[in-house]
Amino acid sequence: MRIHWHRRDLRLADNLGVTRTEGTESVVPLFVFDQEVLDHAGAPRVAFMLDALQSLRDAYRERGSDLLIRHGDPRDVVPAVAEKFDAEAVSWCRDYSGLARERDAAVRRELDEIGVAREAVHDAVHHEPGSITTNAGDPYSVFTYFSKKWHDREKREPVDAPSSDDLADVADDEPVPSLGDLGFEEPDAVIPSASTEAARERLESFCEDAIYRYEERRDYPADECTSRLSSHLKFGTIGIREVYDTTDRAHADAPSEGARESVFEFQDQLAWREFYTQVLEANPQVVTENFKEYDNSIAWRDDPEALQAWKDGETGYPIVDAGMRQLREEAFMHNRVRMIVASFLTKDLHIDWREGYDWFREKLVDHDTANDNGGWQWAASTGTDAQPYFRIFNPMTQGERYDPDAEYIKKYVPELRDAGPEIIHSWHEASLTQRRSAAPEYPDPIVDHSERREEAITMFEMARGGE
DNA sequence: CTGGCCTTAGA
DNA sequence: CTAAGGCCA
Repeated sequence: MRIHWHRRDLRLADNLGVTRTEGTESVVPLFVFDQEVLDHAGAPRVAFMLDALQSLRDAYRERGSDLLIRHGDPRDVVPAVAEKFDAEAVSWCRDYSGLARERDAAVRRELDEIGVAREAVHDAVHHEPGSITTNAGDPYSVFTYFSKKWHDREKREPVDAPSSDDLADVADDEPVPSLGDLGFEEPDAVIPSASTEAARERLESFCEDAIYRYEERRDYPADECTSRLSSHLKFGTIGIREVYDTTDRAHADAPSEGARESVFEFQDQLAWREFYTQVLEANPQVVTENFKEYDNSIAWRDDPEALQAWKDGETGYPIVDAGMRQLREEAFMHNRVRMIVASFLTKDLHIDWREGYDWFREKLVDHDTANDNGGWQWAASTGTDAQPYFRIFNPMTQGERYDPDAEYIKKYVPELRDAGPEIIHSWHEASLTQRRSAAPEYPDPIVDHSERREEAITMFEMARGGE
């Protein structure tokens, strides 16, 4: 009898923690609601997780078993469940973020004390942190070189879901709690389905078609040709081996060399995910500290009004506002737009990236410490492989380039629906009269980009030790 | 030790 | 044209 403690691996198929190739012990699956984790979570993300949990429980029940649901501190609950079932071992899939590592180490100590074997299984990434290093043996802090080695490495094949023979005949009457039970209000955003079936449908349909346009069109938010698998990868409702394997088959079936390259480009995004996982594992302090050290501290502004306008999507920069409103409405934002709004917060509003990271953590279903922190620090020029501080996104140019017909902007900013793309993409230099006649309800720009850009460069030159 | 390459661009 | 810095050969 082995307890498998589910955390961010809410699936049965392609789960290296649940399915073991050796041994015939039966598995008792467990999930623990940990208040410390819930304290750091937002309602959209918890709503998705609860749906994933219900699906996971259904899958176990279909196989004549059940998912045990408990509430409390895992360092008490996990050993208690192990003792109750007289388990020989407890397994879980490794989570590489700092908070999880501290928690898991504490659980490990408790289990050692009562003499229960435990195994932390490498499952969430293809290549575990520390396994891809520079030729000098150090963790990479530049993506390009990491990526080359990541692609060259052999990838493991997916494993099957366990059969009912592998699962313990248990039943549990503790229900999956509601959002309200956990102290959250119902989110305004519509939350997508979190089942493994839903993840597979997304993956399959993405790999039939959009993946072949991915390289060319992924930066155009109106196209919606990204995979939208991020939330499923965050909660492990689909396995990373299954994702890679399916893209590899799309690679084999690609109709042209360009289509093959496009599949490779998508796989490169999977490599980014593993790059940031190993950055966080090697540098757990980046959650709160700049990765890149400047001589002096960066003089971020304390500007609550500007921060609120950014959160509300009321900055008067159309592409920024569209992104921030998509975040509220869908608990999701297109990746290109994430970079634009992050650049705007840090380089135009001069607000600390941590404020933006906190807002994303609260609002995004797919929030992942490693990826979000990596992305924010990249945009803020404080991270690994960071955007140089003097290379600052121009929000108008970005909008014009990646949303030329303002299709994405109009979808999320109804005040601009009757305005033409020309005035939308030159909103910052249009006259007051032009703005009022084109879109009377849409705000004027809250800052002057070219002014703020110069000030941002000065702010970073000071931080670098300039006069 | 050092030159060259490469960055999810902008002015 | 600008221009920082990790990594490699």
